[in-house]
Amino acid sequence: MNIFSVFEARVGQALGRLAERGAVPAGLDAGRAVVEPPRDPSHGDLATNAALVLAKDARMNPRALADLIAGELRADPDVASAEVAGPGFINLRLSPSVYEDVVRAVLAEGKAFGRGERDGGAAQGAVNVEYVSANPTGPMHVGHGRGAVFGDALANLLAFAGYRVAREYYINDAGAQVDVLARSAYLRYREALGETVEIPEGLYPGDYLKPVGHALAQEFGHSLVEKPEGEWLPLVRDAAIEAMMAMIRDDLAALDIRHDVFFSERSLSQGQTDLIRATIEDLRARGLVYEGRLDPPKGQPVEDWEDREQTLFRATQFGDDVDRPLLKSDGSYTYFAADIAYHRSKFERGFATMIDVWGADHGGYVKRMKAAVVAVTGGEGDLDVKLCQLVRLLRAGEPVKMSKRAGDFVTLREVVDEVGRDAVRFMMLFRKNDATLDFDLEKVLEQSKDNPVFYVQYGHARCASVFRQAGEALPSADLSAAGLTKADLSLLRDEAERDVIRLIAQYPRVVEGAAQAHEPHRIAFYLYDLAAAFHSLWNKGKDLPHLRFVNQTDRKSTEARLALVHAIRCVLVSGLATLGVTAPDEMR
RNA sequence: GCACCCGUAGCUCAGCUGGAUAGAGCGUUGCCCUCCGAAGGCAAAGGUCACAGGUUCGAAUCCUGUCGGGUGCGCCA
Repeated sequence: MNIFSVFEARVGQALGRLAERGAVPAGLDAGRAVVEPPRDPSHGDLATNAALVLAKDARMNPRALADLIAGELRADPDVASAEVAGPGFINLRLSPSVYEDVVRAVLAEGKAFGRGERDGGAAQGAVNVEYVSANPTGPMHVGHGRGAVFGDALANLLAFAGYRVAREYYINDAGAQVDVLARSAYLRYREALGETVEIPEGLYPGDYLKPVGHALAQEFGHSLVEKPEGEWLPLVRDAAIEAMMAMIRDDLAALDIRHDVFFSERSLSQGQTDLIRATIEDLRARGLVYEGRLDPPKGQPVEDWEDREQTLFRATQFGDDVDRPLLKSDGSYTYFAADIAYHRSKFERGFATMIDVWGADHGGYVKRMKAAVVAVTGGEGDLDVKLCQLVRLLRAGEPVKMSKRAGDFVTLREVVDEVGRDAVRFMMLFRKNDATLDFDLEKVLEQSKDNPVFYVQYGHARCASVFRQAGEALPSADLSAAGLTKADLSLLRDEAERDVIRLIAQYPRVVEGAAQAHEPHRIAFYLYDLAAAFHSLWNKGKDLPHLRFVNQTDRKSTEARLALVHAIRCVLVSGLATLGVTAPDEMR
């Protein structure tokens, strides 16, 4: 139940009736009007800008139109009052039964309250969310973690909002970097055989390759030592990539992140059909690929710039700044060429809507990728790229010092092990993706109001605590959702109680908006607000005994309040589940 | 030089895709509680939404320019 959608529909009906009577022109597009909570709660429960938005089309004064619509709405039994304010807003006050209906709807729907329903789904097409896609050359670091949590929560959110979602990881297992990985692993292999090795500049020095070296020694003995690089490299590379991906999967599992598809870059140009070549030829046939020259970049001079003719994609035709090369000077494909084929594959697998989650350092890549998606899907596909900004690790306000030694950085795993999954996930989402994030290892463990993770989880624990006490105080009562449905909810009359119900009623709309905007952080902020309202209500009961949730002398209002607490709990559980954060019953 | 992101209270940040008197936490100040229903509660002060133009009934939000911060800039991924 979404009261905003409900009343948007009623505004539309009101306009329809007015049009029938000839009071307003027929055919006004009521879909443009929005029903939302008023900025100032004293204005009422709901506000609509219908008259402001439609005045021009109706060729009417906004206030006059608002008066007409308000008149219609007053006839609605759910509307206690409808008043025109300001330039032409209509403020609605709802009759108390609507609040009761909201609470009852949550009791009936439980965790499903707020779930989106999209017209059967089939025609909708599915959404592909590609996230993490960290190179398989080492463990994940904290920056990767932000993209990973963001993508995972976004996928959860879209699924909850009613989209069909696929979670995908693009493995960059082609190109020079995995050869570098292979050479690094090969040295560790020789080290495992007893040699003393020095990892030269340019290779990966991290200790995490030592186990790979040992495994290779186990498997191959000394047999690779005598062979030329051309023979051992593919073997070592495949083993190393597999080991790195196992490690990355493990890091992700520690955050409860799982993907549906791991898509290998190498697979694009392997096997019978070379999808990259096919994509390039397809584009060439449509005049979007040509042989030409590029100007050197204007900024820092490129030392070894070689002016040569190369194979270029006409990205400028789709809004990019320059055309982009598809082949390197050695004739192999560029990363971009592979990425075009990859996104084409997504489209052909049925995903018209694609979301890529990248690190902010890839910002310069967005335009060309969007251009490519338009080109390769004939304008049918839509790509949204979400860039996650940097994470600054702090400890008690001081930046965590990163060692200068190459290969030694703070891994995601270290952070998760230190502060736990919930803190990492919540804090990564308690900020817009395009704002840099300060992550304080001490603050996220604080058990106080200043720590949003604690504050929200504590909200849930407090709900559970109320029910524990109620169970003791009223052993014979039926405190299940079904039992509480029978409570007399008209007893929830206090403004503080209404405030909470109003917030609960907003949840479905928040989910809808957050999903549409691809902004999971809105859920985190919403939960913070809801927890704050609940804590505030709890505190009121401290001073005013008649507002206490459990009151042995007043069983009826106790039941009504427990119904409310149950509803709060359902929404907290639902929102936290979307973020991938647990909802504990107690904070110990 | 160019592109993209950011600029909102002393600090850290929200602001629901253009709505009404711009919000929250921290910090500051002043009261209250020192209780047990679980880690305090209430209130106040604090703003030229970087700046200058423009679009319209209406702009923190959209457009242009300027300033300041960040990221990146053939054949790396």
